Amino acid sequence: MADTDAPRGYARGRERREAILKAANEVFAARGFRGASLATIAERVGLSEPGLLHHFRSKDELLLEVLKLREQHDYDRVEDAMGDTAPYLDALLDLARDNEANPGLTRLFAILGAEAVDADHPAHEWFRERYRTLRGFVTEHMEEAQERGEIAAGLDARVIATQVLAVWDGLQLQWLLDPDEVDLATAFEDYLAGLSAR
Amino acid sequence: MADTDAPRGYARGRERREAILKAANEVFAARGFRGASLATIAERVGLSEPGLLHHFRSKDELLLEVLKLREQHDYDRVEDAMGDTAPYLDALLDLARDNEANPGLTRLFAILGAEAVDADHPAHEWFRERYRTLRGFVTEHMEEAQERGEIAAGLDARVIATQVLAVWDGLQLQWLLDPDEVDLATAFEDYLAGLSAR
DNA sequence: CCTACCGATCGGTAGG
DNA sequence: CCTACCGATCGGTAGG
Repeated sequence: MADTDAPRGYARGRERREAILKAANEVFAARGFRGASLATIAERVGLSEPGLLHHFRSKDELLLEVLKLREQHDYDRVEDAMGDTAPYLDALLDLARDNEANPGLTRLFAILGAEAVDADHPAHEWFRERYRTLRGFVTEHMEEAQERGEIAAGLDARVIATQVLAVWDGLQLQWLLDPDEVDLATAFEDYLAGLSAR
Repeated sequence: MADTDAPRGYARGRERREAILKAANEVFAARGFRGASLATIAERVGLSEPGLLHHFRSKDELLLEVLKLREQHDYDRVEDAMGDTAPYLDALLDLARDNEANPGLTRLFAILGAEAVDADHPAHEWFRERYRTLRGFVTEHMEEAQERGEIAAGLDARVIATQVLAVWDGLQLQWLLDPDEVDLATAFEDYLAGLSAR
């Protein structure tokens, strides 16, 4: 008879992977990739470094897995918040409120994205591709929002998309540095209001 | 008689300090504070690590001196570009064009600012204070711009100031990651045009 | 401003 | 031939 507390088959390994990804997420979000050590992450999940490296072959691979996981998470939430009929700008605002309630998620992309500006950074290509995809994604939604009259039709959708992502990142930086002085959701709402008022 | 190639008095030390600050600027801009090593900086100016630490007592001190120097540089340029009569929005656009021609300067603040989101980072307080000062500074100029009719009077100057800084940082991030896809000055100009068109 | 080092920690790998 | 690790240690480098 198997011990009921011990997961059978590969379940144990899957749980370990999830625990490592969670810990790595937190440490990368706090200290960046270069400031984070595998030892710190391993310690948090009660493993040795070699134990951790059994599940992820290198620090680079661990980073990319964390990014992939969080990105999917964000996409899912935007899809949820949008539905078929809800205005896109409202969905974005919902996401901003969500981020305000969950700083850890915000910090991960804010810190790693800036670090990845360096062409030698292991996530450099990943972030470049991410922004290309995001600009395309938001551009499409802006075109639809224009067709529905949510925002003025005279504006270039791609210009707006680039701008929306910039305001998004820039506000998060100011908010992360000084949460008492900057209200993320309200500031983002002010920007979106400007888009529809034009 | 002194060797004509060797600066007399304290001149040599001043030159060394300047060379170190320049090298530190470049290395911090490329790799962040935590990713940069004193050894790399020392090597660039032909010094040993202890030699470097004769001029700056610690890595932390070196970082703060670099930041102070670059910040003053930026302020001076804004003042120059503004004069008494030139519109403030035009001065900002000039600065954006300047940054586009000089990525190193832009990278320094983009990478270090995000890294400094961590409360344990040696420049955390410095960056928080920097953004408080900048928000106040830009707010004042926006109020003046409203009085002159450059931008619509109905907008809250502080909200606009926060937004301008956000777009500024966010666009620089996208541009640094992918300079072929994002035109910094043009994208910023588009945003400013939206402000005056309202 | 040097050589010569320190306590510690880095990412990653060995055999078992 | 698989998984999930272990204690010990590799060669180098960190800030000081």
